[in-house]
Amino acid sequence: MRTAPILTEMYRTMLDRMGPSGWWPAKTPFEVAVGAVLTQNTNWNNVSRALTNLRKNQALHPASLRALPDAQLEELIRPSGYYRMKAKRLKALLDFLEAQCEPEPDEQLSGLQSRDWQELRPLLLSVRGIGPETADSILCYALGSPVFVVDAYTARIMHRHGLTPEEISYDELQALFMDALDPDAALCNEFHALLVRVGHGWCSKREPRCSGCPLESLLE
DNA sequence: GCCCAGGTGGGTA
DNA sequence: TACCCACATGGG
Repeated sequence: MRTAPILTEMYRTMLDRMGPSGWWPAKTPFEVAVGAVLTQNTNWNNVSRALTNLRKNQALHPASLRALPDAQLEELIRPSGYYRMKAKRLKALLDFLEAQCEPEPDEQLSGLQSRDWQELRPLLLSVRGIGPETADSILCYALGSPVFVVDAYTARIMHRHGLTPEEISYDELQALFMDALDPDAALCNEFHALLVRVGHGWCSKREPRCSGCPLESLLE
C-alpha cells in the first residue's frame, strides 16, 4: 500500500481545517521533557496541574528539580497519576541529563541541542522509564529533531481510516510515517500535534463514529 | 460506579 | 516472543 499520498492528504486537510498547533505546550525544552514523562498514559489536564505545582515551586529547572526531596516531588506531581513511579522516572531523567550535559544541564537542554538525534535516541531509551514515545517526544519537541512521535491517537486514527491493523508496533507505525515524510522537524512536529488534536476532539474511544472530524471526508 | 487518558517495565511460560 | 499485570489521578 502506498501510504505517502494519503498521509500527505491527511496532513493538508488537518492543517487547512484546524490551523497550526504551536506545539509542544511548554515554556522550555526541559519542561517539554518533564511533561513528556508526566503525560505517560495520562490526560494532559492532569499533567497540567502537576506542571503548575512544579512551576509554583520553581522546580521546572534541572537543578531545582534535583533539589526536591522525593516525597515533595511526589506530592507536587500527584495530580498526574502514577506519581511515585513518575517521580523516580523524573529523577532518572535528571541522572541522564546530568551525565550528558557538562558542566550541568540547563532548562534549554543546551548540552543536547547540537547532538545527532540518531545518537541520542538509544541513550534516551536506556533510561529507566523512558520508552519510545517519551524519547521521541523529547527529541522532536524539546530538541527539534526530525522524529515523528507515535501515540495512541496516531494508532487509533490510522486504524479507523483502514490504513493499519489495530495491533501495530510503535516502530512499524513510526516507520510508516518517517519513510513517507520528508525528514523535516517542523513537519514531524506539526503532523503529530494535529493528530493529537484530532484524537482529543473527535477520535476518542468514547466516540467511535468520529462525527464532525476534519478527516471524516477522507474515510473510504 | 465505570470507563478512559498523548506508556513503561517487570514477571511468567 | 507473547501475554498479563501494576502503576493512580481526575473528568465524562
